[in-house]
Parts: sequence; structure tokens; C-alpha cells
Amino acid sequence: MAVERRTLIHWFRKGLRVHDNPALIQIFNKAGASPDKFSVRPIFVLDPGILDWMKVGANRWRFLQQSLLDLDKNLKELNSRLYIVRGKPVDIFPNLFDRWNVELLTFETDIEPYAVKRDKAVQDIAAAHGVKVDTHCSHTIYNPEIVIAKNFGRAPITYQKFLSVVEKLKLPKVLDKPQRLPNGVQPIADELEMGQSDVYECPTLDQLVKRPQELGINKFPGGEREALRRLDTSLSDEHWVASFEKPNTAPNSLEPSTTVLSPYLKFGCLSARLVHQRLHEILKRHPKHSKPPVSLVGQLLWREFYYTAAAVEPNFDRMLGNVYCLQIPWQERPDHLDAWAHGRTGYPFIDAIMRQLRQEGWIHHLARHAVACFLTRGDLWISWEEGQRVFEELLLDHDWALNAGNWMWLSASAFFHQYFRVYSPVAFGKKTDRTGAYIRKYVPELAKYPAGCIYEPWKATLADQREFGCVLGIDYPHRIVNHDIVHKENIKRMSAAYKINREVRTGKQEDEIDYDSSMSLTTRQRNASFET
DNA sequence: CTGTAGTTGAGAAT
DNA sequence: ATTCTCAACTACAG
Repeated sequence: MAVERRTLIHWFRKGLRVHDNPALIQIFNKAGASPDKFSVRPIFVLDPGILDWMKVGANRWRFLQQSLLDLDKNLKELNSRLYIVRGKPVDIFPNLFDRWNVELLTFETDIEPYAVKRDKAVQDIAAAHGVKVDTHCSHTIYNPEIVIAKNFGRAPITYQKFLSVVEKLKLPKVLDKPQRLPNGVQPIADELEMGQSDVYECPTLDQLVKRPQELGINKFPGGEREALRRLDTSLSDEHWVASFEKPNTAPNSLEPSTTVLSPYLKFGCLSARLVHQRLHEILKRHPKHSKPPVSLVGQLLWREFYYTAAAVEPNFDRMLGNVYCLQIPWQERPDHLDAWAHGRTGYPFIDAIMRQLRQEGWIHHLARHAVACFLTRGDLWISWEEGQRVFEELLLDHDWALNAGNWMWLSASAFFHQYFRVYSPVAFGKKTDRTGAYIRKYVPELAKYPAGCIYEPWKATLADQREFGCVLGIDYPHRIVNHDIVHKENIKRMSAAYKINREVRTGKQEDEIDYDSSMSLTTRQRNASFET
């Protein structure tokens, strides 16, 4: 009787692709070289418990479900398949290691604090079971650890500094997909006996989506296939690629003015390293091309910038105890927060963006700027953490490091400090959509308002409102704040908060600091408890 | 210490 | 389309 094969596991988490996947290639190569000795098992661990508590909206679950289905298909073309293992990683791995006779586990590293903790626990379990573990950094172009080491142990906190560090680093080699396995899928004895051949199937949509009524249109389907198709389409116009400058793209065009590769990069359906290589090839042919931070390469490097900063701060998604983050006395306004989150602020441009987000799961980067500024330092004076939570639920491309980093940026809590530059919820959108077509699409109750007042419906007389079929206070809300007034007050509040933070940082005596002009007592006390 | 730059402000003046 | 003013931030280079 033949000796039972030993199993090599690749654990997919992010990185839901077969191209440029070093941890996957490792086990394929090892098994391909000795097919009689090894079985390959690519797994994805699905914890049914997280469906109840994780802040993931229906559109995001659908994207994941489609990505898993596509990954299974791509693995089948390589004579393998995807095994979905249901349970918590710390519960299922001891079992798998024993039953599958596992020799090696590989996975892609992840800097998110919960992932770091989870991976450490699994590595300990593997060690206890005599299973070797190999990890690879392939979610980002540069390894955050190396960038930090080259910057003398600290993450760069300006983009220019970050650029100067990574420009000296070697680029990783981009890998093709693995060779087909010679033997195909190997059943394991105990599964055949137990008749459980279907327990590892991909989840169906209704297994993941608990509230299907929240599903919007499926404008950006998940999966590696779609990601690579979208990449090809985006790069097909080389002049567009070479001259791309983010600030010159419209936040409110009816079709995206940018690539929308972000959801695919987030899940790793698309390799950032591959995108970078493809861009580089194109730019070589176009000597006069745009450059970071505004170019397409620059966009990839922003992602790297935030990943690097987040990698060394477990509190990156919070104000308190976060080394990068300014302490600002935000206020709680659940009614305003709810109006913002559901597109009912009474500012048509803001509401259109928030409704597009809820329906489609993606909005332009500058649209994110407009609504983030509005929620925080611009108008509502609500904590960026609240906005972060809403984006986490709704954005297909939600990525822990990028979301937190950008919220800190927009709220002038970190990385960006020119808090007196405030986006106008009226003027900003007009620059790229004078007629308000975008508002008409996403806030249809205002569709009959003329261009002259669609950004400011409160300027229409009651008679006009009736004529346009949308009366404020009945068919569409009154604006919840007056931007012209509150944004000036908020600049003063920011100025006071910066002053306090400066004094705390430079070690001014506690009793000399005039907290009351800026910071509430509760915020001060919470800060104090963190500093000790 | 000083000067300057900083992915993407608004509004007015030229 | 570019340039200035508004009021004034931080990080970094020199």
C-alpha cells in the first residue's frame, strides 16, 4: 500500500488570485516536483460568526462571494480547487493539521492588527503540530517593515519622504500564475468515508448576504478575471495613462473618471505589483508623463504610504492612543450622523455622493474628500471614526489602513494640516458638473430643479419648489447646517485644537493650557488616561 | 533658526 | 487659465 501523501496548504485571506502569488506558487512548485508525495490544498477560512458582528454591507459580501467563486474556477484550471473551511482559524487548524497530514502552510502576510494576532496564534498551533509555516509579503509592492527600517525605524509621515525612501528600494519580481498540477485534486481518505465531499464548497450569495434588500446594482463584480479585464481596459489608452493626474479627474461624472481597480487591489484579486509593472512598461514609452503623487503610480504609492504608517500603529483606526493622530474634541450628533450616512443632509452634492456609495459601493476619491470634510472639520464636527465606520460597511474597496489614513487626512488629524482649506458642499461639485446631472441621477427628487439652484435648493421660492415637484421639508430635507456659518466656526475650533496639541507636545505646563476653549473635559480625561 | 512645500479650497482679480 | 488673498497648519531641508 502506498504511503499517504502529505498535504501542503496555502491559506487565502486577502490575495484572492492565482497570478503573482508567491505563497501559492511555493506549494504548487513543491507538489509539482514530487506529485506522489504531496497534495495541494488551497483554503479560505470562513468564520460564520463574523457575519453577525463584522461591519460589512451586502455589496461587500457579494464582492467577496464572487471573488471566491472566481478563485475556485481559476484554481480548477490549474488542476486544483478552492476549499472553503468553515469555522474560526484557531479552531479549524488543529483539526486540519492532523486529519490532512499537513507538512507545510503558506500565506501572505497582513499588517492589520487582528490579522497579526490571528496569524501569530495559527503559527503557534502549527509549531505545536510540527507544521512548517512560510509567509510572503505580496499585498503591497514594498514590505512596510523594510521601508520603516530604511527610514531609521519610523514610518515616513510625509509622502515626499516616503517617496525618497522607496525610490532606493529594489522592486519585487512579479510572478506568473503557477504551473498546472500533474495529478489534480486528491481526495483525502476520511472525507470519502464520511461522504462529505461538498463541505468545502464556495458559499452561495444567500449564505453571506443576510439583508438582500440592501444589495445595489452589481456594477463592479468581484474576482481576479474581472480585475485583469478591468486592468487591461484601464491601460488600453496609453496617453490617458501617461497623462493621468488625479486632481484633474471629476468626482461627479456619471461613469467613473478613474480606474476603479481599488476593490480588486483591496481583496488582492489584482496584484499591486503587477499594476506597477504594467504602468512602468507604458511610461517607458512616454517620456513626458505625470508623476507621483498625482499620477497612477502615485496612487499605488499612496496605498503603500498608508500601509507603512498603519503597520506600526495598532490604534491607527482610532484617535485615542494613536501616535499620528491629533486629539480633537469632536461632538456626538447621532441625528446629523444619520442624515449624512443616508444622504439626507439637505446638501444635494453631499447627498448624491452618499447615495451613490450606498447603492454602488464605490465613489470617486475627491467625492470621498467632499463628504469626509463635510462630516468632520468642515461642517458637522463629528469624529472621523464615525465616518470610517460607515465607509467600512459600504465601500467595496474598504481597506483598514487606507480608510483610517484617509479619514485622518481629510479631518486634518494627521498627514494633512491645512485645515483652513475647506471644501464647499455647493461650489466644489459645480467645477466639474455645472448642470447637476450627477445630482439628478442620485437624488432624483431634485431632478426638475434647474442648474441655477440644484446645488442650493433652499434658494428656490416655495412656489418654484412646488413647480419643480420637490418641496423642502417634505420631499427633500432642509439643510441640516448652514455651511457658510459653521465652516468658519469650525476653522476656529481646529485652530484651538491645534494649539492645545502643540502645547501638550512641547510640554507646556498642564495648568497653563486653556483646555476649555477647545477641548471638553471628558476628552481631556480620556487623553490623560492614555498618556500614562 | 528661517524658508518653503504640501496629491486635489474658495473666491476674487487679472 | 493663472495668480493672489484669505490665515496660517506641520514637516523638513538648509
